[in-house]
Amino acid sequence: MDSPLPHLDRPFDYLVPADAAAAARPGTRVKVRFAGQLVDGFVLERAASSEHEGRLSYLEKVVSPEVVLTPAVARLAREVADRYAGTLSDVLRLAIPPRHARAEAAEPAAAPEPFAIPAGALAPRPATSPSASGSGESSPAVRPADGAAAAGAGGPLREGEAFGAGWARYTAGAALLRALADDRAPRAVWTALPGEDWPSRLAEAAATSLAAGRGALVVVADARDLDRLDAALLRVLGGPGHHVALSAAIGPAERYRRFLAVARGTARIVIGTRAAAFAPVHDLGLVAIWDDGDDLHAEQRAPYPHARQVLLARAEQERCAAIVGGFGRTAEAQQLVETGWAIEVGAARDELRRAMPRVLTVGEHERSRDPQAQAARLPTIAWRAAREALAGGRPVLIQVPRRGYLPAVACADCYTPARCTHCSGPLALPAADGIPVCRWCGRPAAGHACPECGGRRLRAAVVGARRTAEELARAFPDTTVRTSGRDEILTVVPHESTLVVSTPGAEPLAVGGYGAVLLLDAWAFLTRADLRGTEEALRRWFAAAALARPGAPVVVVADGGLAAVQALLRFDPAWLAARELADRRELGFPPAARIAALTGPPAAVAELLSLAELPPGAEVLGPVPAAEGQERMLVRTARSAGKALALALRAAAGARSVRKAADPVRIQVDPLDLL
DNA sequence: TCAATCCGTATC
DNA sequence: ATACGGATTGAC
Repeated sequence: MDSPLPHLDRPFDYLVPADAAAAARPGTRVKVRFAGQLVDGFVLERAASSEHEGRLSYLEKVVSPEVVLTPAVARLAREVADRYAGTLSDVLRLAIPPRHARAEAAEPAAAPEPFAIPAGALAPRPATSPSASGSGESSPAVRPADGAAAAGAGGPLREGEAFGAGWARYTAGAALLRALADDRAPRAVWTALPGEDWPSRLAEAAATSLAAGRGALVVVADARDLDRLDAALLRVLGGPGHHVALSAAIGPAERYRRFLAVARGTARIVIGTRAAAFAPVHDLGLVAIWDDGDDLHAEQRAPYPHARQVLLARAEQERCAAIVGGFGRTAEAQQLVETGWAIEVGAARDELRRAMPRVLTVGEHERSRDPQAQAARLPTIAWRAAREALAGGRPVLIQVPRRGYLPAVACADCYTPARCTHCSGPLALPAADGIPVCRWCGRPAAGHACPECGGRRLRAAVVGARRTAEELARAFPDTTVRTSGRDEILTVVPHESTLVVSTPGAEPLAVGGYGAVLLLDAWAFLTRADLRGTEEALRRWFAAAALARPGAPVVVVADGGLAAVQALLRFDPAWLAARELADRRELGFPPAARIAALTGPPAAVAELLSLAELPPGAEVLGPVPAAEGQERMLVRTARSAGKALALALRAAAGARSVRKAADPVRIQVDPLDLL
């Protein structure tokens, strides 16, 4: 039943009138009378009898005979609600788009021709066939290093390359496809090679699942990635009909139309942004997520589930394959590897050497003596790398942080993050020339002096893409300078002598790869206030560096001793992820521990906590001031107690709602913006 | 002793 | 939300 009230978050029994007996199938939308009101709901189950003591009402009406909530999705939504201390109805609002009657009435699309993989495309089945992971919850079905990896050709892939050849460049890559083809539910954390045409790889994985008679579901972070994946699927599948793309951007009618094609089983492959993780794909064989470190994968509406977690829960429940892929690697993905839940699919070392760009670091203070380089605020090495690439007729990518992107303030001289002397919280500059203020305790820090160098000046804002472009235009007078950012995102730039200034995530592809990539103002990423700063910096650098042609210089303007810079130099995201996960274990942060953030008026948060029967060992931290009149408390438990923590918090929220407590408390489990 | 009111609880 | 029952309170 569709009620957001936590204490009503359970099924209710109704009688089915004879004339609705056929239409009221499990998964259909219905209207029922509840406490006198007409409310919406879904049929979860049909039964011959009821446990309910009192008198049952009849359901009022079957809104539509379409089955929009499959048993698999109902079970998934229940688990997601339980994990995130939310209600089933909140999750179903994310999972099922609003009905659009006209879309239901329209003629359904014809089922496409069956899809088959080109003969001989897959590596032969290994002699010792690994057993299916049907029952073994933690035994990955793919064995690494089956020898096929070395067979792949080096360098970026060309269009029209043989199906599956791209995967052969990875350890266990060919075995992964083979296991998909054999319906053995493999689970992989995939670290893509620089320059990888990842949409084609994921399209091949999905197509392999389809050829094995199973559906597939791939989630990406934004519309641009979705477009690329859509194009790759069209190419690999040889036409439309097998797949649909689901995203909020397509409008309610079209969104529901495509959703119906999935719910009816016409489209067996779904690609989409985060809400698509709940799509009712028939007989799901594969779930995949690309770039799981992107913030956009975290849902913004209660109960704030993360697409990665939704898909992993699905992989367990529906016993299907899973791929967590990216150029970087999150601590969460690393945990999947370290616990043995998934295997690593990464580049063989010599494949990586062939594909990787040449990474150079240069310290921030190392200023150029060349007046033109100085005008562009570029160290000599960076300036020279750009000039040489341009002279060779190749585009150069310059990544700069987004304007206004700077949660933390740093020393203008040595870039040490400025911290509050009282509570060590990060300082902020409310006005351009104002007095810095602590973001945690609110104390002003009038006489701030850097603990490292004694400097008194603070650096607050990064130079935006536009001004960087202007400065570069002066330093390279005869070169075209183009920008790609929030307002105007370029998709692809031609193979010609051009400077491309881009903010993270907006980097255009370059035909043939960039001749050089410069990562400027790297300090701004690394001083980010939350615990994912390092991981995030590397994720963005990898995304940009991956667009360089093999062997091309990638210059990062940052101290070479930093862990993130080290990882970039070695092009080894797994190394950084392992370090990061170890740190989080030490500090008791997710994903090593589980943390719930409770935000609301102080009295409401205190009431919720007093009502909650927290699992043993739970640690309560805070309060920390949040928005106007609000504060935030954190509750930390061991990962194993995470479920108990979420259930306790939901029960407490239920106890509050039943008392009609006015002030709501926001409950977020493992939020991205901790600290 | 009865009615008005408050509070907690269930809502199929 | 809203309706209901049981307990509580206040006036005759």
